[in-house]
Amino acid sequence: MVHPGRITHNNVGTEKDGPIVYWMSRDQRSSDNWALIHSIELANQKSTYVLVVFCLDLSYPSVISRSLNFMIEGLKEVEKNLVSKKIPFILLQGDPTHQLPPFLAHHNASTLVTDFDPLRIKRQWKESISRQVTIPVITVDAHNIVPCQVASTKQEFGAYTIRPKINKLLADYIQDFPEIEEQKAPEESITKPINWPEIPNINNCIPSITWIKPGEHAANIALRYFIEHKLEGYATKRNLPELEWTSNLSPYFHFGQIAPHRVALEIIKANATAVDKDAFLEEMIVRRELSDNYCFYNPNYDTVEGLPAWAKTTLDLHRSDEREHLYTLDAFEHAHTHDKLWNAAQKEMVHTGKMHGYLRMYWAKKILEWTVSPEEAFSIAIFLNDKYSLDGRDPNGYTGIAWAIGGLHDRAWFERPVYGKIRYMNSNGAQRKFNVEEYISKNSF
DNA sequence: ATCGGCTCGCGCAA
DNA sequence: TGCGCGAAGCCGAT
Repeated sequence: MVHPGRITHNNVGTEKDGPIVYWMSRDQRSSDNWALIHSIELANQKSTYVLVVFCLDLSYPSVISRSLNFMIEGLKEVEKNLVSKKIPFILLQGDPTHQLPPFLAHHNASTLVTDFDPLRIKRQWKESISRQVTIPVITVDAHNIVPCQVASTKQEFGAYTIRPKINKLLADYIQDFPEIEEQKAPEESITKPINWPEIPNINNCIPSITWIKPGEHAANIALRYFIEHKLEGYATKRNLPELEWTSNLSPYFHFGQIAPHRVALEIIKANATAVDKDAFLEEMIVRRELSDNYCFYNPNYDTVEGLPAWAKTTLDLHRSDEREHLYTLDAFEHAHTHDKLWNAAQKEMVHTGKMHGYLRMYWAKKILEWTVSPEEAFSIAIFLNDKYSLDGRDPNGYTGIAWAIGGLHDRAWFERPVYGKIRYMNSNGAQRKFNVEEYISKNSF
């Protein structure tokens, strides 16, 4: 049974006689999905069936072909897997707030179930739809192991304040997933295969990506590969960007093609030292869930406005400091700065759709250093990350940028020009920590 | 190579 | 009210 703590009732509604509709949004997978599992539970209770719907909005902010292809290829697999379980899967196209209410009415839907997402647009969609319908609307947190609103009821100050709260509840929530059994949807509800839209290649200057395959199956292969080859030694080697000793699971997490919950279960079972497992689980659970906490409880998660007071004050005091270098968005985007390491990080992102964690910090902090204002730095960093990273438009990205540029979840440090008391980083630090030359040559596209 | 200082504020102990 | 310590560092002294 799905833990009741995962479930939030968005409105008081009256059930109708039709199917339970699961509006799949953030968690785009057929297995290990608490929102789908709960939908099936509800359907069984009411002797009806589950209908899964995905709403594809091609006008979604900063949609690009790179991310869209990754998502749609994953959804094609979801379609195949759901249909094999006799669960109908339907694709709607357009703004969900316009598409879903008539769809629910047409099917005489009993209840609308959806997955949890802390981002603004998703919450606006859900609120608008809840206002338009009279049936119950239910949110299931299928993305976090300890549900966001259970882990904490407020914005947390740092990893150290949320960590004990999550750890205390982890044992309650980290249960095994049930297998999904074949369902008994009426024959006519299993419609003909979806005619997936061709994605217009509007950004054909963006290199396509071949090193990572989309979808649930590929995600599980990537997980197996990580456990077998890179978990041992992860605690130290993850910090050496030239080794590429990372899990590469982030795009799958972003599109919900694998559940962090599943990954945690497999890592715990894996044969590796506690130090390595703990290092990975700390990142995947505590820091990832801290990102959801920030975006959920701070409506200004993607601007300077959301930053802690001390950080805004110190950035303000240094507004008119002289900048040694100033670059436009165009110069950043084309990796035309004086700094080879920065350019390499930018090229890594443009050409591969990812950037190593250490360099994400360095990259964002230098944008702060080389732009006229923290506001501009924030918007450039978010724009580039959302455009090029396969895991862009994710709470992790917004929170990471707020950490680097705005001291979020961090402490004040020695005061210096432009940064004020925001933690400073420079390439000397990188030189001390890893093989900078090798990283640069690996990313000299 | 290693250590302490830099600096702010939360959360807990007292 | 005091105190320990924190999402990833830097720098200079030893």
